[in-house]
Amino acid sequence: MEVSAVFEVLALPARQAIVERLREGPATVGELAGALGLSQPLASKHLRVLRDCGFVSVRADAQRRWYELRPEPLREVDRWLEPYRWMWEERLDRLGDRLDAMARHEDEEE
Amino acid sequence: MEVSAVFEVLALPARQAIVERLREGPATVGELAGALGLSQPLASKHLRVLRDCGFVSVRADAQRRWYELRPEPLREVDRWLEPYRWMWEERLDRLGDRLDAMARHEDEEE
DNA sequence: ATGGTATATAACTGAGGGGGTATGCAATGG
DNA sequence: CCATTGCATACCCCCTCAGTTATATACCAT
Repeated sequence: MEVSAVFEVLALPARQAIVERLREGPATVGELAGALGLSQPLASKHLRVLRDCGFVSVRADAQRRWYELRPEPLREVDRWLEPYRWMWEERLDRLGDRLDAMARHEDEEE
Repeated sequence: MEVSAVFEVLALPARQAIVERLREGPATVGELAGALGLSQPLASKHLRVLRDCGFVSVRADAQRRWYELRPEPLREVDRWLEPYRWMWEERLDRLGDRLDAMARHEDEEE
């Protein structure tokens, strides 16, 4: 799974909200739609995208569909982030490398 | 800065590639366009978006514009990810909380 | 059977944005 | 000065995709 696809999924606030809501535990389509102010078809469509990207798994219970968050896509983001962490994490080694970077950061943004 | 805006920026492979390229150090528009196979106007447009989101800062040097990667937006992603890390990080505490989650994960995806 | 509930999907529409081409503009080097 | 380089922006087209409405399907209750 391409990490840019993961970013694309999270780029929409609605889908991001679904992911955040599912952190509390599994939920049905109706619950998600109600909690987030989405129409039922729209919630289903977003969940379809999330499902295709591995963000959620589904479990059938009568007519209900219980959606549950899965770790893998977010873990991919975490891995993708790894080579950038030196930029903000304080570490005693590599300190020298950061000094000139800090010097360049003296002029702030617009 | 909204984190979904950060995700939206990274959703495009071209912009993600620019970010990855800038990890090696500052670069000019022409260098980025050449290295990534983008037209110059397109590179400028993407860099404009990256700039508006705080991903990069610019430094003028004659006609050249040196773009440099800034940590803040990626750091925001890192922070956003924090409450999800328990899902894949192995920790001796909280182990009990994860057992039922593992049990639910026994049925695999499609 | 029948009506109601829960969800998925199809068809449609509108807007946003990526990408191209053309142009403007500043700074440089003869 | 004048041509060139480096970059930004304006304008345009087109395609994708979010969101709506309507419908199909499956399951439950009585």
